[in-house]
Amino acid sequence: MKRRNTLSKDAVFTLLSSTRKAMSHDAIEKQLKGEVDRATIYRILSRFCEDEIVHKIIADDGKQYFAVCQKCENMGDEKNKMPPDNHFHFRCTSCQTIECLPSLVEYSIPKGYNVDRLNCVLIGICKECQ
Amino acid sequence: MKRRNTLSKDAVFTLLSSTRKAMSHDAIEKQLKGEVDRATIYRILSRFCEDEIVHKIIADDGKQYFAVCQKCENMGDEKNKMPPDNHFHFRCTSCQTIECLPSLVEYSIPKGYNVDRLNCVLIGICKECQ
DNA sequence: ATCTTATTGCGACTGTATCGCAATAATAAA
DNA sequence: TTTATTATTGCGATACAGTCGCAATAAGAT
Repeated sequence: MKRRNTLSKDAVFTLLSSTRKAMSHDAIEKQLKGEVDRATIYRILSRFCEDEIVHKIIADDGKQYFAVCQKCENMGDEKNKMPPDNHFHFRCTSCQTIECLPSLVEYSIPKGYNVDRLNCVLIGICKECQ
Repeated sequence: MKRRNTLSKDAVFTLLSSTRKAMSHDAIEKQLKGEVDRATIYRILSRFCEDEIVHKIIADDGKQYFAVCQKCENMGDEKNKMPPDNHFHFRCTSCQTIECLPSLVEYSIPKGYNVDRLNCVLIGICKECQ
């Protein structure tokens, strides 16, 4: 399954790259002015996730948000049992944005449990909206 | 808006109390054998959340899960700026359950941000499913 | 230039959750 | 105990996020 380069794909990636924030599907669609089909955007985003170019956050509104995370060189680490995308995300209830925070999620877990991945969101008001 | 005691309300609460796990709406409905209407269950759960009797977790599948958390005496603490429900949750991808973990979420956050609440889920395989 | 097949656009569809409204029933008042 | 008030329920309709099937399109290989 080799990937092909398309205008739509470029448009989505450029848009996501232009911000530190994670964007929801409908935000992306709006920004793209309806030039790309709904379903297509979903599929492009899925492929990006498969290829680990972007990562997906599920916010406390139950919606998916997508981000090109700059700091994700520290992605997954099998050896140290570090799941990928292991940092906090912050959702601002005022400006409706989600961003990746620098701080890593640290946790202790009862014996016998195995953590594959995590989805941690802090919710509140961001710096700009205070 | 005074609350009234009803059979449906009792049934939902008893069910939720009978387990340490968080239950999804459809799991609750199934357990209740369709004796309580879908919409009613949602409304009962909303009221429980309002009254802070149960808390709601949004899992990484985007669905709402509800739990009567035993350890939630350490709920919110305005003074110490501790948001409510500040512990990790664990979702087992094998047995499809969510449970509250004892470990509290600790985080550091850039200056200027204010955290009101949080939604932190670890995903993996639980003790029983290894 | 032609072929292969990944990608797109459209519509239909699924599933979670919410809402309006009339009927019901839990509590308060008489 | 009876009546009045209104929280709660059940039903259907609705909203919305996300997915899927399929034929048409177009990127990249031959």
